[in-house]
Amino acid sequence: MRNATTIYKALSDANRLRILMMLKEKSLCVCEMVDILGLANSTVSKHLSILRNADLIMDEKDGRWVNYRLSTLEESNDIEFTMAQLDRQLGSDPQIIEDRESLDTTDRFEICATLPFIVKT
Amino acid sequence: MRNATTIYKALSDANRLRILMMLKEKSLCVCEMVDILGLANSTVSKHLSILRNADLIMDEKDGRWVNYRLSTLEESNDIEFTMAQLDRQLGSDPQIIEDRESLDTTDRFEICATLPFIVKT
DNA sequence: ATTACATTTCGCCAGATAACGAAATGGAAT
DNA sequence: ATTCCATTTCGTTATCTGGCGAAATGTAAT
Repeated sequence: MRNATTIYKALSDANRLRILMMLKEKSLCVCEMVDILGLANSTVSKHLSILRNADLIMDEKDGRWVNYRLSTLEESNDIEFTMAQLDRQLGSDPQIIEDRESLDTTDRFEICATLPFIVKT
Repeated sequence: MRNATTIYKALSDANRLRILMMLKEKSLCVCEMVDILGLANSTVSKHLSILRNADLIMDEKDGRWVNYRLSTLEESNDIEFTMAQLDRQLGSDPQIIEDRESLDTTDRFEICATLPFIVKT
C-alpha cells in the first residue's frame, strides 16, 4: 500500500511527469533538466530524489555529472506499464512535445558548463 | 497534462485506493464506505469528489442514497488499465483483503440506518 | 409539514509539499 | 591545494491536502 501511494505521489506532479517523459527519450544529467524545466537545481534535485525513491528512475555517476535514466530494476516492473500509460496520456501534450524538441536541439556541453554565462546575458 | 496529474493525484492517497478497490468488488453508498474506512462522512465525500473529478468513478442517485461505482465512461478508458495495475499492486495487500472481507460480511441496511446506534455503543 | 437520515458543503486546523537561495559535498582540472 | 562546477542538503516560505465537526441540502417516511 505504502509502495503504491509512493509511486502515485511521485507521478502526481507535472514537472516530474515531464522528467519521466524526457528520460524516456534519453538519459540526462541534472543541469540539462534544470535548463529545460526552468527550475532551480535544488528543486530538480528534489524531484529526482522523489522519483528515485519510487523506483521509477536510477542514477549513475559519471565524473562530476550524475546521469539519470528510467529504472530497469525488477522491483519496479511497474515502470513499463506506467510509461506505456503515460505515453498514451501525454504523448501528444504540447509541453511534452516542446520538451522533446528542446532535447533534440540542445547538447549537454552547450548547456552545462555555460549555464552561468547564459544566465548573465 | 492537467488531466494526467489530476488522475495521479487522485490515486496518491491510501484511502482513495481503498475506495477504488472496494468499488471493484461492488458499487457502494457513502455510508458503507464511511463504516469500513472509519472516516467522517464529510471526509469520505471529499475523497469521492476527487475520484469523480478524475473520471475514475461515477455516481447514481437512488432515493436518499448515492451509489458509487467505477467509471465506465469512454473518456476514462484509462480506468481499466489503471485498475489492472492497482490490482497487481494491491491485490494481496492485507488492508485491501480486510476491506473485501468487511464488504462480504456487512449489509447496507445493517450499516446505514443504524450507524448512529453503533456509534453510541 | 415535520421528522429522519444520507450526503454535500463550509470553515477550520495540522501536517505535507513545491519552490527558492544559500551553504555543503565531492569529483576534475589547474 | 585550490579552484571550478555539478549536485545535494538545509532552512524558509507559500500553498495544498486530509482530517474533523457543524451547518446546509435533498429525499422519504410519518
